Amino acid sequence: MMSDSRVSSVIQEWASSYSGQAHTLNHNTPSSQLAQMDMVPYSQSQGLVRGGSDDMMGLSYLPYSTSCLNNSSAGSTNHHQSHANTQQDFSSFLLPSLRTPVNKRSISKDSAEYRLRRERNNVAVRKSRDKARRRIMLTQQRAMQLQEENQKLLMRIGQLTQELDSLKHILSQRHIQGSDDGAAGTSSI
Amino acid sequence: MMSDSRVSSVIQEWASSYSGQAHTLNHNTPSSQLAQMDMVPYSQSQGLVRGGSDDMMGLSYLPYSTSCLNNSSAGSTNHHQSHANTQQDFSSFLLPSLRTPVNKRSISKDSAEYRLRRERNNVAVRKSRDKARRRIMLTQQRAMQLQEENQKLLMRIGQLTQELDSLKHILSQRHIQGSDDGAAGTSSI
DNA sequence: AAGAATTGCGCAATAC
DNA sequence: GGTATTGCGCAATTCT
Repeated sequence: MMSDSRVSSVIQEWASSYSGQAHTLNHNTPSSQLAQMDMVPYSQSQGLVRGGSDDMMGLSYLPYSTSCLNNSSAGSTNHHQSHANTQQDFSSFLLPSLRTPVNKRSISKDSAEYRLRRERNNVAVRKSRDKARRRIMLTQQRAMQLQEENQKLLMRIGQLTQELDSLKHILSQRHIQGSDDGAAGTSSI
Repeated sequence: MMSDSRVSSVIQEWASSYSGQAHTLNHNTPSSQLAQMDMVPYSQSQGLVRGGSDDMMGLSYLPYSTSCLNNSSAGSTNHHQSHANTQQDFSSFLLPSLRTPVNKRSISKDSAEYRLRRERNNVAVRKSRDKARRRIMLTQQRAMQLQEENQKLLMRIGQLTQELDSLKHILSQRHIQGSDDGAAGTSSI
């Protein structure tokens, strides 16, 4: 039904998408069974380093105001400073450490250097997300092809088993013919 | 090495993550081989409806100002209206149709109804992304388990083939013993 | 130390 | 009307 060359080609492309830059395996990989060629890029490193407060179950999309200090404190919320948000800015007195917005040389919005960095990061973000999209699609295709291959292998196993049974049966017959010299070997008694 | 119950359980979970809401198959699915249980949720519907100008190759992360009317026209760029971006706002005279920002009852930022809608959408976004994360991880696990299963099946095929060869050899020996009555049956000429 | 990559989040457009 | 999906920009963090 399908040429094997295309299958192996896509699988190779999938593999290369994971070991491509050789910097995906030493990320975190805290999972025990995802250590060989998968990288778990999503919610694992985040869950341990960053937010990670209520992301362990299906509770991460709660209104987010119920979890803990959410808006504009530790997270990267309200970066539209002139948006007249209904929530105030607690970043000036919550968590005295890890503070950056007020100091840090007053990052000087609308400076050329800031815009340059922003634009560079935007390009990097697009690139990274494109890569992630490609990787996801390759993984999906790989899973489908592996399933097809599994089906074929199972059918092959069925064939071989049947053939083996036939030969075993024939051999047992011959064994009866060959060893029993005309006597009543198996049926009587 | 691994109990089969866990494998099938994760595979079932994976399958349910795709057919969960039964609204994933009629998205677009323009690919021919991804029609059975995959959904291709990423870059396909977007590529046809939205930007989709240079996303067909590895060119989608170019500075994005080189493609075509990009900033603040058709895409959803600069929504920080008071950010002093270096790019101007062409949305008032480009593409006269599909226009919304200037009219549409002047959406009235900082209104309670706007904030309500925004917060609801934020919840939906978090939920959707969480779902996507789960689906991606399940697909990865599924691929790995399918590969393990493939290895086992291949080994089983090797066993069966070897066994079959043995039996065939034995049978050929017996055939020579049984049918050839001392004559030169097969080897000469 | 500095740039690139990754990632959570919010916004807006759009799909459903 | 509402939720769901998704590209994009921002900021924080991590990686190189």
